[in-house]
Amino acid sequence: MDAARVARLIAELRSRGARVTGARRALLQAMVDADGHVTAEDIARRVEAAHPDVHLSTIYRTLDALENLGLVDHVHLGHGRAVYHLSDDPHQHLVCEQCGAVVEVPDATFAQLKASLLEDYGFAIRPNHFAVIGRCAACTT
Amino acid sequence: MDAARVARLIAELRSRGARVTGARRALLQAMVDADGHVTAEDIARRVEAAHPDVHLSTIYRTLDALENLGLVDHVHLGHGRAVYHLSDDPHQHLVCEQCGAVVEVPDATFAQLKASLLEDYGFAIRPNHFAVIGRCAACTT
DNA sequence: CTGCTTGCAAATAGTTTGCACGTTC
DNA sequence: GAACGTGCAAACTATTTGCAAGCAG
Repeated sequence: MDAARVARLIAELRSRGARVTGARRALLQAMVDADGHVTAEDIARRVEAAHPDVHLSTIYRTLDALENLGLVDHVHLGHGRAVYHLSDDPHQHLVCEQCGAVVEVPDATFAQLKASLLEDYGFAIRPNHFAVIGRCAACTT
Repeated sequence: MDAARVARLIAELRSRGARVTGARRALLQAMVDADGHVTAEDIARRVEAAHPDVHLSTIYRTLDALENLGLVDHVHLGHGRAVYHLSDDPHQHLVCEQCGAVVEVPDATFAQLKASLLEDYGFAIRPNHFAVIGRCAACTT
């Protein structure tokens, strides 16, 4: 489903001069299907279904390429793991340090923080590029 | 300098039933001297000066122990690197994705965000346990 | 055909762990 | 002297890279 979104991403790739390969199609399809934050390994697992011979390193390299083109963003959730998502769906991540749950919240929630950091420190935070650590509702005893 | 702060930390250690060793004294002294965020390796380098035979794994284990006692916090700055700081000086970290500079800002800046996340999502963010990624003033072209 | 992409294997970076020995309380 | 801490080496996890072969444009 949502073949149109995949097609749009592919078209974007091509128009930027990047090559459209089976692996890249499969990866973008996988990300659209996942519709949210996924680790490189999650993606690899999904891609493998349709394209069994795509190597993990290709996933990383492709994600890197897509990120340079601005199609993908990645976020470090702490303890080494990073998650990736398509950049046309901006949101922030709240990570529960207890149960590991990840909650997505709209970018707007951070608008005020963004404004005050810019004003007070000249620091321009990059939306959806960092995770906020804490305790989710279920784990707040 | 600030031997008092070190002494207080040592006393805290002892009163919690943890053992006070040369390595731990040296590590706490190093963190007080550093006065801010430091990586495990930064600490190791400082500790080595006074105590050449302290192993890196001891640094990690000690930091872990101190963290469980609530004396130390650590923050992931992305790309695998974590920084540690004494928890009696709460602050947040802004990391410039361009030049790698780390800016420390007072916790209070995040008070409003904290309140709204708690209200809207029941999510209790943990102060000074995550880094905010963006561009610092110097790198904002 | 030209060079971006990929598969594979091996290398890295940061951190963790098993085990035997040493030290603190 | 019992439990906790430490040194060392080896394991681990996530990610990156060199190289030769493959495929897109």
